[in-house]
Amino acid sequence: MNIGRAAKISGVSPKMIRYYEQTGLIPKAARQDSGYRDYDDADVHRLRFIRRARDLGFTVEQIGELLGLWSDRSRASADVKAFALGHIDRLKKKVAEIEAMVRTLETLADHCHGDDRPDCPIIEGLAEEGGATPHLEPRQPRRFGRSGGQ
Amino acid sequence: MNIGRAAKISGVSPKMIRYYEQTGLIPKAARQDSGYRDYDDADVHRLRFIRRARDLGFTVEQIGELLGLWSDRSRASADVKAFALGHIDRLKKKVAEIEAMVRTLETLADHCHGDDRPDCPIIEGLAEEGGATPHLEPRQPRRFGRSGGQ
DNA sequence: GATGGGGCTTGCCATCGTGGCAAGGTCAAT
DNA sequence: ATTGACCTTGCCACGATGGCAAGCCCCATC
Repeated sequence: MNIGRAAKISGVSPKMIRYYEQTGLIPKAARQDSGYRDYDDADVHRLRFIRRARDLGFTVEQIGELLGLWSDRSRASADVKAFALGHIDRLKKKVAEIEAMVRTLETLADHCHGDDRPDCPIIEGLAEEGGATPHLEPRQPRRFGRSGGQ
Repeated sequence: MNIGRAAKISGVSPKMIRYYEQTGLIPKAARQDSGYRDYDDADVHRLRFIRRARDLGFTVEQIGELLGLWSDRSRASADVKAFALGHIDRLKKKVAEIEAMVRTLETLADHCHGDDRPDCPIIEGLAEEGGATPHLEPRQPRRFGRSGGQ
């Protein structure tokens, strides 16, 4: 089967299929007489695996490890679970980071009257001389630990 | 003041300062006789503004707009607020996406016994023939709006 | 059989924000 | 004067993806 067909039914674009091949994530595809790449159901199956892993936020490198775990009939389910749990942790950390941004922005926005006058605590919050960002109270007196950017 | 000093007190690396100059986010720096870039307090102030905006997840392009809003003495605070609110929306959307991934992964992980045997619902969830990913029940029968992952 | 259109091939460029390295000039202290 | 830290420019890299171009292949329709 052609790459376009494999792409359509796996949900991975032809461009990405070639990229995955090039970077060694998947083995070099078989070739038809024409030189076209040739895929069978097993290839498509693997591509769909990759697609779903991408949708869950795994990097291509991590997917390489997942593919290893997938094909390793002797590995323990605990190994897979540990890998998944680690990824969940990373995702949650990212969520926490973004939520901290949201809280800061909401605090700033709450203090901005949003009318046609120019003075604006949002811009001032970004421009001010002080430390991290806001020394304004959050909308609810809920305290949050702005620990450290990077 | 040299770029290194400006970098240290603004929190923006020399590399990034040059990049911002190159892409037009900030004007071309003045030069000392030596050819070294020369920064004054106003430049550093602007850099710190940029740094804080980056920390809040704005893209460089958006920061360009923010700088415009900052220096535009006649714009309405409502304009700034609308901009901030739009950004908050984008951030929240991203949070929702990641949280959907986390939920899926947690569901999968909950069904994995995590012992030394090889069979593992996590890998199977990625590998299976079916649709999006899990047709397993989430840990608690808490319903969540799986709106759009793509 | 020829022609056209769509799919395939490779290769290169761009994104976005950041880091690294290299070859050379500058500055300040010893 | 030498040394070491800093600065300059320019290029390459990442990660994952998209786009474009030149050229070949395949199939259907005339």
